[in-house]
Amino acid sequence: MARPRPAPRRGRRRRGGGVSAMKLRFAPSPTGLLHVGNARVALANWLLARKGGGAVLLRLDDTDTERSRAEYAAALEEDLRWLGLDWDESFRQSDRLARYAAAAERLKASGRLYPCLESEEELRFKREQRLRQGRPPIYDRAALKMTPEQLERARANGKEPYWRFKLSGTSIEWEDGVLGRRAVKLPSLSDPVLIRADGSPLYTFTSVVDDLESGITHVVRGEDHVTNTGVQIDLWEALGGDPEALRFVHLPLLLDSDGGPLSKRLGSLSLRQLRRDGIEPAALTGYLAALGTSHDPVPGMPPELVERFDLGAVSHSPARFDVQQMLALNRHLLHTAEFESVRERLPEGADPAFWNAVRGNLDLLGEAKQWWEVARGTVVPPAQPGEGEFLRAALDALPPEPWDKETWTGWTGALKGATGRKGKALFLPLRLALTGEDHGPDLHDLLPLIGRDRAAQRLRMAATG
RNA sequence: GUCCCCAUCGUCUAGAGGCCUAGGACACCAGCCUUUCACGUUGGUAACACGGGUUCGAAUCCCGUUGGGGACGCCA
Repeated sequence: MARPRPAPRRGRRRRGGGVSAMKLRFAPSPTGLLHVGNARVALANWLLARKGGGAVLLRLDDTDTERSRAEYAAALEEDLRWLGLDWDESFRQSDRLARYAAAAERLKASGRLYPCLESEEELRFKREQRLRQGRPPIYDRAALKMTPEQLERARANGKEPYWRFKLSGTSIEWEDGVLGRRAVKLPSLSDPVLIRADGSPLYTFTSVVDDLESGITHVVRGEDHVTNTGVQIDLWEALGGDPEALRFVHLPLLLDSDGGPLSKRLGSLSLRQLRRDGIEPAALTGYLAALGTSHDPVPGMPPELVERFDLGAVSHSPARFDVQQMLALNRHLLHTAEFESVRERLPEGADPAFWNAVRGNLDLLGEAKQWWEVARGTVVPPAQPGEGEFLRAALDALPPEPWDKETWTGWTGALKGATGRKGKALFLPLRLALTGEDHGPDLHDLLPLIGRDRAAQRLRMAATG
């Protein structure tokens, strides 16, 4: 049943004679916040486009009038920018209704778009009936047998039809950029509804019209769209599109960390939430670009990831989005981050000395604030029963300023000689009194930042607490 | 229910019949460094889902089972 298709050509020629440039699109629907799943698709589109020297189109698929919201559209763009993605062109589908209507007329003229009157309840009943019989729940094309008289009568009664696309009945094959040779048998699918009774177009239709009219060369999306691809290629050809002009790339879906569908975790994995949690965008993009591939993840903003990105390295099986792994990347990123790259997000007054002292102890950049309090603010040390005498001795042994990296060594060395303490017994009470924490940055670096006044005050407080 | 896809360490994966006593990265554990924790560094533990074939030889090929994911919308 496979229909003959010429072998793919290397590049398409356009008027002017040059090889046509790549053009990719990211087409989210503004019905919710962007999450790691569609962020990955957006990133893959962007990376591929930039790698091929092509253009990126941001298309808002807002034909679902029930659920689409302007606030989400704005949030989407903001989140994409946070990720470091940009685009060369953008439009929303609700602005192109006339184009879809024109395309629909062409389809009607060629007999590929036919009116239907069955109600949603009727369709649901038929679907369930077929399911009970163990047959695929596809539409029976009953409306194709409707006479013009029946349609007229319905219209006279105020009932408008909705419109289905008549699938060609072949098997559609394509060479997928990730999955390889794939095929969809059209006879096992329902003729898709393209136009609602109120005249509004549906996704399957608008997407193909737009891909065609905006000159898209590569469609990169999640594997949940493979069946759609069969339908869309059929539609593409019915609208006069050259099937060789469009390449499809389907990325295996992301699973949650337990291996279940990502959908139930979408709230906590929205870009909004991750940003609020203090994740560095470069950790997320670096993770997303490597997840499900044979490449080791390296933190980086999109431009830094372009060269390395390679569809050939993408696996065919679904991958788990592991927050712990993303966090590990975030940590490594922070540990080697230069002061200048984080400067404006650090507490007012923070300098390179402070940053270099604490960065190795951060999981999230926001934690720097806590160490800034330790260095320059107020710390209430916890009570250390039985350590009063030792802490008083420490206070008395505190050397005069100026302090530097060696101050800690000199001070604790003197204390060691005076008290006979060493190791943990020597250091832990001091760390606790000075920072309020039992772990943290090297005190060689931290102590000079705290300074004698604060150190003395904390030791005094800890000794009496 | 029907159809499609997938299956190697905890996680992401290398592996395209002998180069595999299965390699790497992250995580984890340990040693070292540091007179403390962390940082850093070095090393280690850890996997071919199961059952049948094919073959001199299978993680690799075939079939089945199991498990997971997806599709089957007047959603996208």
